[in-house]
Amino acid sequence: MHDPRALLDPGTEAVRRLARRGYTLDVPALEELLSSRNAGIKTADDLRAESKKLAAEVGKTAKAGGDVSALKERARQIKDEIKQAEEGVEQKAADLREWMLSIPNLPLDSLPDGFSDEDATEIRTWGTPPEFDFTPLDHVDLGERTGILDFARATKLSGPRFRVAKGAGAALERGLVSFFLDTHIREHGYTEFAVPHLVSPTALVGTGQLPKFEEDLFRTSAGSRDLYLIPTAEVPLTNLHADEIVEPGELPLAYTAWTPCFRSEAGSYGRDTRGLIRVHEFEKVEMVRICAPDQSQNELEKLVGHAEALLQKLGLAHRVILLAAGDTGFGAQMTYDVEVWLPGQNAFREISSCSDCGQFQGRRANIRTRTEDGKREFVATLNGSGLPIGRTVAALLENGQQADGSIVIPEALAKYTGFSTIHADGKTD
RNA sequence: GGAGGCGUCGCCUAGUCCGGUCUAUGGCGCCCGCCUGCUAAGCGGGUUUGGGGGUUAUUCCCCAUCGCGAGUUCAAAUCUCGCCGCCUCCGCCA
Repeated sequence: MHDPRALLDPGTEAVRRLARRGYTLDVPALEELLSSRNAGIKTADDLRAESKKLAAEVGKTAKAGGDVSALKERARQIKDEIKQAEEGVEQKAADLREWMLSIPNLPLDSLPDGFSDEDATEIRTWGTPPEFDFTPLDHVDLGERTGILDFARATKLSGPRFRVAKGAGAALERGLVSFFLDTHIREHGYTEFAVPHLVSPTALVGTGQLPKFEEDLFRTSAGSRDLYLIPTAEVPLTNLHADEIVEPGELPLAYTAWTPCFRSEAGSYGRDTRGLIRVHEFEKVEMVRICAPDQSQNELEKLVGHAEALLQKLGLAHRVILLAAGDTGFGAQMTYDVEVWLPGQNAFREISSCSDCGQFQGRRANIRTRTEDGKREFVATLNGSGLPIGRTVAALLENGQQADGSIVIPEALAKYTGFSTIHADGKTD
């Protein structure tokens, strides 16, 4: 969310910057709304001041035995006027808030122009895609042939876009979770959390999924409660400090959590319908960093480095791209995507998205810290996948496949799975 | 789900029965100053948060805020109703 005054400050260049992501800011309308709201506040405040004076006068006069009926009559009139003024202010304040909540974050000027992933800038690549002297299969064929993935039965249970993993497939998922968490905790300095997977609408407003993107979420209701399944652990992790002031000495905070993620995938009919790439429910280890606003760019570099480190330990070729201004997510001011090489698709595919949200979420969730001179300011927040389990399984299967139908598991992970080869029949050793 | 208790400006706390003198008491902590070889103690002052207005050098004025919301009243921390959270006990449950 933005501070309306900051948006109207010419120095912010909000109109130009929002235009880069296709958002047109109506400055005159915003000026009008803000100033009429403020005028309403002044009117109501002044009336209340008068009302308080009258009440005190009534008390005094009554004590002295005077006649208070005229004073009371005037006080009742003011009360009506206050009510009227307040109703106007409330309406305008609600309109203003709704508007502010719907405006995306300002992209940084360092981002490339454009609106699609084709406009992204490639930052660096790591590793070499494996060469095969046979036609590599994709992870769906590999998983079904070895019997470690079962999409047909997942559909029987829950419909399309779910997965069942069996035997080595399930063990692979569990091993990856431990491997990712251990690396972040022991080598990257993160604190592990276990968090609720159902959260309140308020939490989702805090991180920006609501009110605009409700159709992407799974909503639950039980009794009078209204809870949503989390689309990412970013939501509970970031909101841990909602309505708090985090002392500067505690920053930066580095949090990680392993959770399921639930996404309705509305509007993606026909895209990645096969396999693990786009499903309604997947496991993910998420990283969240919270820092002073002037540190967010440094922190973003660390964050993306932590995601890359996992792929490097697994020996998976990947590249880092800087998303174009118009392709960057609603809450982010800058996003690096890490893309892993998928031989089955003969392409790099997104496996991690690392975003610097600046103070955008901090303001929405009311997470603050203090400046050197003790003033309160909103923190900056960052989040990145580190990493999603399903997409990593897909990458491991496709990159590790051998001519004999077996799959070789990287050494770093074998310590966690207890096997280093999945044979064509699904057995391991 | 049922019964009871509690919720006050960082922490603790007075005030709530009986509405106006609450501009919310006191202590602790913290900040500034005085005193002082130094430190402590002592003394004096300050210390909720959010918003609006005027000035823009500072500063000043106003409004809201006693868990949240509604109501009664000229006037609510105080009375009424609803809700939320926490604690204790009971029921149910993995």
